[in-house]
Amino acid sequence: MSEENLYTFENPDYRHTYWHTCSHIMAQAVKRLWPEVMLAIGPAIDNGWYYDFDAPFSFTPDHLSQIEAEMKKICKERIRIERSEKPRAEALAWAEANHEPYKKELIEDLPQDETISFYTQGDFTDLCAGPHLDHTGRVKHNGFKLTQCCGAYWRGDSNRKMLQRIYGVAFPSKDELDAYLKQQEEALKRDHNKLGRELDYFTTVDVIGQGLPVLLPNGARAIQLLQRWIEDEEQKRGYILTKTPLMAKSDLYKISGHWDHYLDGMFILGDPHDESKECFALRPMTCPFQYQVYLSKARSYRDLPMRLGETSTLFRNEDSGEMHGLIRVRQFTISEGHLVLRPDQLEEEFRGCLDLANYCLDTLGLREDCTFRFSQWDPAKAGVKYEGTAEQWELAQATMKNILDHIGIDYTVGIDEAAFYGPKLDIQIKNVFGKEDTLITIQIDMLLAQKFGMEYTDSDGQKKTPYIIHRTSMGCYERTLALLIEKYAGALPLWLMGTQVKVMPITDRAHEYARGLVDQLKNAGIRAEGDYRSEKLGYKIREAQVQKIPYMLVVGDRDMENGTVSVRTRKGEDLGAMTMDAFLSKCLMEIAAKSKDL
RNA sequence: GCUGCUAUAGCUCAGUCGGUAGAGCGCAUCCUUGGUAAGGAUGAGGUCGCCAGUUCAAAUCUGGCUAGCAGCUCCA
Repeated sequence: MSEENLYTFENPDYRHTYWHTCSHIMAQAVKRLWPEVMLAIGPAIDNGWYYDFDAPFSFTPDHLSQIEAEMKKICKERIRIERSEKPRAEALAWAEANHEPYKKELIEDLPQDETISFYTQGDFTDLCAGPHLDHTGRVKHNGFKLTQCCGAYWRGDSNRKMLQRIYGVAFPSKDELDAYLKQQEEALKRDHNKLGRELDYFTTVDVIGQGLPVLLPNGARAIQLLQRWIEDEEQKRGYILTKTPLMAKSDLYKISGHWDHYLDGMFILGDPHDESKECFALRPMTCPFQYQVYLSKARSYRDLPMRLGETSTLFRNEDSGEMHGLIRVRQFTISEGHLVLRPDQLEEEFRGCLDLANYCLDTLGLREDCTFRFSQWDPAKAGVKYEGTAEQWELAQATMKNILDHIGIDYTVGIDEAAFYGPKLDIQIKNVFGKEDTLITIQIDMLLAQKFGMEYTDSDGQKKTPYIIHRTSMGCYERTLALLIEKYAGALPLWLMGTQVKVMPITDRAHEYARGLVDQLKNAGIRAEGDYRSEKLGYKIREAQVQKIPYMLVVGDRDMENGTVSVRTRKGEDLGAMTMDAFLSKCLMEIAAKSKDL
């Protein structure tokens, strides 16, 4: 960072400080307008800031406008911002005197020897570690916007009070703010939940229920193609195909531990508390089902690694507020797999899983949008959220860390993000709202094999317990489709499109010729349709364009005479007239290559 | 599950003070046969998400439910 960039948004620290000061200005504005509102916390975040308030009324867009207006005043007042420190007792007295119970709790939770700092700007003082800008005039009065308000639990704990959070964003100039807002607006146009419905990928129906999307022809086709592709790829990579039941008696889940950990999240058929009757549950995961394939015979060290793959539909009774388009649903299908291994095979097989995941991401064009998260347990929740001993966890995590370091990938560590049976490497991706989800996961499990009595006879004749890798290759089909729709703004790569080619006769005279072309395309395995309506060419083109149809074949008198098709792409390129053979081979080549160009 | 917002034609939306509904697009029919992003005319289509309540009268007000959206919490 050069000297002259120190106090610009180029510098992440400065940006952060700027936004943090914005949060104080916002809090000051709120306190001026409604002194009875109590303050919780107000940090800077990746793209702006928020502040949590406890107000006796609900904030509306009108309130936000009022707050913005007051903030502008505060900026123009150019109030000095000053840091001070108070001893613990005095700090608590301050919180008490100012009726700020949330601040009081924060102070109480600070270590006894911690310095307690405050920042004051005119009539407003806040408990805060800082740092801040030197005066409120540093914040451009027309460079910020309060973007939304919503509920948020105090301290992120769903058992505690829900406060009101106001989000804001700010830039050093109005132009930069406008550019940012414009960019946000553009991103939202890619929202798969809107676009996916408009472009007939999926829909939802009241009477079917929440989190149960109906895949329409375009969505169903894309998922079918992804599935065929992955199943074939896994076969090449030595996976054994399995097909296991979608439900089981409670007994199975009791062995695995899922019954104890996730009963509320399962769809139960029967009374789970009546021991005298059989009780079934739809499967929320594949693990214990696929293990039965391994258990169907005695296994030798020679059988390992055993790579089990299955296109697996799962059912999870998510809380009602959790569903989101195709990204978070109650029934979904994943490219599931379990690898049963000897310990000495762990690293190589883990690498193989990662290689397959990367291959999927590269092919789909999503790799550049993904980040890696090494999801670890939280020792404080041992025995509650996590099974196994500290030693087992340390070993599993050290092993995974070793492998990751050998591979040399960049990752962040997520504490308390592990599965109950082991650590994960999660491949994360953000949707258009900036919300991050797991697309692909690779997990090391040193616990479940033992629970299910899985073993193999080693070369020394001893019975041993294998390790297991749980993994997905391209993840959940619905979720991947959602991210593809967002990535490509609905214009999926040619090979995944429900309709790849639209043939458009210009006049009735060309209908027969067009039908012949459609047949020819279909016979070659291309998904083609003809548009025989008596509409003008421009109209047909517009409609195909809106539907993101990759290729439009325009045929009229000229083409009939010359035996050609006039090719237009959805990018708006006019490729001119060519023979059907030329178009066919071009198209087939692009499909076979899974080209992302169109 | 929590907070807030929302639900009117296939889609996007309008509907004032409570007096039983409108537009554009789409769809159908007809005219038009037009060479790369919307040709014209006519017509059909709605128990105003569902169930209660208030009222002489409810799309409109109240409550409950269902579904959708954003965020929080959760995510094997």
